[in-house]
Amino acid sequence: MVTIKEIAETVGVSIATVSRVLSNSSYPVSQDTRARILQVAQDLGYSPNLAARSLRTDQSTLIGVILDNFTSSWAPIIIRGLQDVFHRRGYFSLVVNMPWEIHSQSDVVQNLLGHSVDGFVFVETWHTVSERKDLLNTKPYVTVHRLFHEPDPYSVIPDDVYNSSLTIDHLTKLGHKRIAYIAGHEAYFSSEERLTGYKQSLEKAGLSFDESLIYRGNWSVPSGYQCTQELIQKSELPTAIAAANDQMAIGAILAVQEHGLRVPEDIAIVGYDNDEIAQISNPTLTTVQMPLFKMGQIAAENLLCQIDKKPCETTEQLIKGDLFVRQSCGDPQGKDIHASDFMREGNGAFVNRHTLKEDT
Amino acid sequence: MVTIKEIAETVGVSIATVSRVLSNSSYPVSQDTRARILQVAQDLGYSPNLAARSLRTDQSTLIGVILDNFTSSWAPIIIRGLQDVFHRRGYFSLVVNMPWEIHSQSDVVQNLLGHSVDGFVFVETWHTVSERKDLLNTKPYVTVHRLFHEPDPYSVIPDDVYNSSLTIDHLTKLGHKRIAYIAGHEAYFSSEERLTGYKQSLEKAGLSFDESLIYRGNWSVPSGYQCTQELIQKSELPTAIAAANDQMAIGAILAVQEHGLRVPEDIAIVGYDNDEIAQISNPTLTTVQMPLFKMGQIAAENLLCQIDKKPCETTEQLIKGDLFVRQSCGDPQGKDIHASDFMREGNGAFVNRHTLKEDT
DNA sequence: ATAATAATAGAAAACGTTTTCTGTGTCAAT
DNA sequence: ATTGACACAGAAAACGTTTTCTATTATTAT
Repeated sequence: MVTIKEIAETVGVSIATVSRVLSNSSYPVSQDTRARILQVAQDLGYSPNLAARSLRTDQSTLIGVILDNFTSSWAPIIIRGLQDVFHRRGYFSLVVNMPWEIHSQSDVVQNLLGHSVDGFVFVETWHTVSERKDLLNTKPYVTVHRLFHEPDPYSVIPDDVYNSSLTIDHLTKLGHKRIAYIAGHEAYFSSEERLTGYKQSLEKAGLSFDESLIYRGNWSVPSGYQCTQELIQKSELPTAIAAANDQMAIGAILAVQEHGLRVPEDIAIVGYDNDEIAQISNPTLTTVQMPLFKMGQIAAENLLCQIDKKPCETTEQLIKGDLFVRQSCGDPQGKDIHASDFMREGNGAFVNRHTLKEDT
Repeated sequence: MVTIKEIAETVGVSIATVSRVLSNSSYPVSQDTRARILQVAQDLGYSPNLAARSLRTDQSTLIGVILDNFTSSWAPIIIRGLQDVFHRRGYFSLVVNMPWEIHSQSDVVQNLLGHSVDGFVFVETWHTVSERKDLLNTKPYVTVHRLFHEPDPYSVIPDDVYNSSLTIDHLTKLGHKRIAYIAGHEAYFSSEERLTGYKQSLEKAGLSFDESLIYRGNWSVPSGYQCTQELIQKSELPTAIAAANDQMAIGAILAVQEHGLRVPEDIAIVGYDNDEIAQISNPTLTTVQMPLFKMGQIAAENLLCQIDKKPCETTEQLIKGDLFVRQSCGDPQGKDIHASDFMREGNGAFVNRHTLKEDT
């Protein structure tokens, strides 16, 4: 590896001047020598030893990213959003999976601090604010899609209330008056928010809230299936079922179809997340998508803002999502559609994880 | 941050001795002082400044991980496997998404080298061997699940031939004699390997290979759907369809069902990958799973082996997968099963990305 | 003309480690 | 008794930067 010393020798100048040019400090260096140094650095293929720089400046251009579950369908997209900003600004991220079970263990974070990371991002984690503060030891941080109930000033979260009501509004506009709701696990912050969105939409539509139409799943397909089984056993059927995520909505579809009922003709169904399965299920699923990539970007901007000690957003940022209308609620125009219509549109309309568009 | 100097002062000893103890060098230090230093380090909450260590030793305990697509369904699992080993050995990884389009740009790698990473992992990338060597500048590397045709000595890849024939063998054992095959995109190494597995299985079962039963998709659901449409239009129907991945298998199911045919009664279908959808589709999909987590682990072991300059595997390592028998080929015992049976088994049997078991 | 300031650049210190070099004192072997 | 080996420990150099301090020259303001 070529060092500034070598450059200094070839140019015939002190290492101080080379450093001043290459680390583009504000210190005045003559146009002539600046140009010569830049040229030689280029020729020799110089790239700075970041360990040395870090040692001297106590800045590493490294960010610690801590995840609850790397293999969730959201986390990778959020990370892409984060890295989109980080890489553009010359930062790399140390991504560490740190699931619920080991949240108490702080040695990982200790180790990250040893690498003198400049800040932290918590993605979908369960940490409490004080736990984070303890761990981080005054290093700036930001959270994305926090799962816990406790609010956090530096947090970027989906506007679950709004997003949820997007789906319910869609149903009420189609004339549904009796809408069952399969909520997520109550330990999750998002569950309660989405339920609130449901309630608000009902109120907006002048419908009364009926506790007996609320079921509790645990996000999984089987739990959606089981809730729907219970629901069907009861006396009066709803005309629509909204689920707090796509997985449970899929479970609901399977249960409904098993009883010889049709989706959407007999019962309409909406989900939440726009997971890949929403495009593959039969019928395809109307759902709402959180702008995960954008959330990552915003979080990264905020963190870098803190690191640069510039004035920046210090309140939770709620990000709105978009409704994806597919087949599971019927066509708003009353047109009859089939699962295969979707396929016929060709690849363009079909987005999977392999062809993910991120800048939406 | 507390330094070895502070420890040295409190203990009343030179920084050299402290260093020798804390970096557990083989240099002799008396039991007494060793214990005292360890104690004080513990009390003060010492954690080494890794930038300084890196500067001195030219080892960073950092690994560069370069991915083609972070948001694929495999990559995160592979990364978990890698990190499982890395973290245990005190290494962190700088994970960088570097898709096909920017493969020529080497500034990212330059930057990683600036961080003096100790080695590289390429996950699902398209780089040629010489491209990698150029980029890396003698740093050790290993590839996991390479997508390109060119072989690479330090590579951990699924045994696609074997895995593919697992699915075809399953079909032939069930008595199928006319099996159509939807291959993947030919640019991918895996496509040809899986096709080879198909051919080998036919031969094993004494069936002749029929070129007209081979279709080419591009891994997507719609492409599987379209291939199957073509296939159905032709004169004689096959009794089974095997697809080179689950997505295309799902497309096949949709197309078959659209024509009023039943899966598996009229046409059996198998996939490849054991994606999450394989459990959710109706019928659920018989498929084969690559041990991605394990592949990551093996790759990490190999890389650390190279870094430690110990003798290690220098040929491609082929990893075998496992068959997951579900509903889409019918039950081998002739029992009749329904989509909902699967749900009734409860959550235990159902594994999604949220409840992923990694040590399989 | 002179003092004050600005532009420019080198010397050297500093960041926190590891490791070489140099020294002690102890012990066993001659 | 002297040598050699060994266990132990401190001093100091080194890693590649950035930055403070100091010095020289050129420019400007009086």
